Amino acid sequence: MLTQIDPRSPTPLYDQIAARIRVAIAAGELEPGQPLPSVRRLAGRLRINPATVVQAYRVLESEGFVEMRQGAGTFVREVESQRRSQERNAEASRLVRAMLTEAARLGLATDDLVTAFKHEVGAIDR
Amino acid sequence: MLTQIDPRSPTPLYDQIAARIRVAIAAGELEPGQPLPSVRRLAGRLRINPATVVQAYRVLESEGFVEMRQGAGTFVREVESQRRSQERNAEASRLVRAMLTEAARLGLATDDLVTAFKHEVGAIDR
Amino acid sequence: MLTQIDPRSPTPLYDQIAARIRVAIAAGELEPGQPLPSVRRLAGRLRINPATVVQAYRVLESEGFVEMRQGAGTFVREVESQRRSQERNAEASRLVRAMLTEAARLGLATDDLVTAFKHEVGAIDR
Amino acid sequence: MLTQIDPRSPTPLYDQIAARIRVAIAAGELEPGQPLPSVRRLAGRLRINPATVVQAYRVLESEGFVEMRQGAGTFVREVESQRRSQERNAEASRLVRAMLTEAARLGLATDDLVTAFKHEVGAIDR
DNA sequence: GTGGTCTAGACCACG
DNA sequence: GTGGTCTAGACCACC
Repeated sequence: MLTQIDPRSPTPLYDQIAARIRVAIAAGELEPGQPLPSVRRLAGRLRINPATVVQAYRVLESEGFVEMRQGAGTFVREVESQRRSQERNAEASRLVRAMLTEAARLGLATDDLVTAFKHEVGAIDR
Repeated sequence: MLTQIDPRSPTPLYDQIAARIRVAIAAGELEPGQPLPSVRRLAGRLRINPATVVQAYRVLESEGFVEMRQGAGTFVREVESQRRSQERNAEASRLVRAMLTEAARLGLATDDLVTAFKHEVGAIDR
Repeated sequence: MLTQIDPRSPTPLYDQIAARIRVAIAAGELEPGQPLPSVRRLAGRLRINPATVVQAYRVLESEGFVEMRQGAGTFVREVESQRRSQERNAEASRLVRAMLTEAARLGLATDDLVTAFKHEVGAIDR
Repeated sequence: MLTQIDPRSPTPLYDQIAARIRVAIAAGELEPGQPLPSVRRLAGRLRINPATVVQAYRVLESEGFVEMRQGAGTFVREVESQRRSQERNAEASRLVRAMLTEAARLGLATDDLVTAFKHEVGAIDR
């Protein structure tokens, strides 16, 4: 956990870190009150600049996922109750539609996406 | 064809252009030997700077998709059919992965996406 | 090192820069992980436009020799030792072929070159 | 003969053609009075623009190697007696020295050049 | 007409 | 500070 980042990816390092932690919290992998690795420790493990980790943690803090306490560390906050499922579906649909539009612009067939989707979801999730 | 780019997208213009052409070649829409629009012409059509088109074409050339000839123009190169389908899959996967990342950022579960995907694709395609 | 370019040469500036660095990497002069001079710094030193250095670095990146990281710098990538020697040979062959072409243009026989080569190399090296 | 040109080479097409013919004449492959292929014929064979062949022939004409006669064709001219061997050697040495300088600038060892030279001359000439 | 190169200078995101 | 992108405009060589 928290050991895979790709410096060559177009997604910023701090974004990759934040995304990973966000998901971990959402999935209950990290529970409220639990401490995140210290900035220096995580930076050392990932062999990146500590400032980058700080940036990631700050993003998570501004989103309400974690709380940074001076001298103590960074801790997972109590997350608001899940968005209502209707809302979640709407959000998911928005994302899918955006992808379909982009694919159409590129001239990709829907079948190509279906294949890729199955492949990626299979590889990432179950 | 080749007329839709989005200047507000985080994807660089030259990348959008290159991606579109890559797919067109992979799909056989553009056949070997066929000329691409001239740098100035495409730049004019897209209302962007010629240098940006050059950058897109150069990327495609370094990837072996096209060949730029002094004073003659830019032409589609022979690409193995195997690589063509690979390229389509790669492009589709890129899109899906981008969506999954964004979803993770929003804290959406993969299941939400699967549901939305089925729903949207069902509405569009089958 | 990295300070000699000839603006009057028919070889583009970015190509001269890229070639020099390619050889340096192939020769092990520049080791994996080592940072290249920053774009602005090298541009300043060579008294050329930063964009030209960027172009050189981009070529090297697309060839897999270096890695450019946002906000961090440009770094030498791990290159298989086999490829390193290949690269040296390729670069040397390029030079020799250029000379042979020029010689043919002048109507010189290969024997004239062989003689001259032995003479000059003898004087310089062994 | 006269069937090998490389559109991707940095050397212009007309230069490749002219160089090839120059050598052929110098080597006595093409003798004085002998006709060159017609512009259209050669252009067809090489699958290039006739204007490019014309340009090549014109270069050769301005150098005194051939003579273009309206409606008749292009013919090999009587070539001046060979430059004195001393002069030839000087010219060859100049080329070799230029190459060595360039190689030094790139950081290539003389041995690399020796190897490449043997390889290229072997492949091209004997 | 075509692409190839280079400059000058702007603005942005990242570490 | 770093690289990334884009513009505007110049000049050149080639077809």
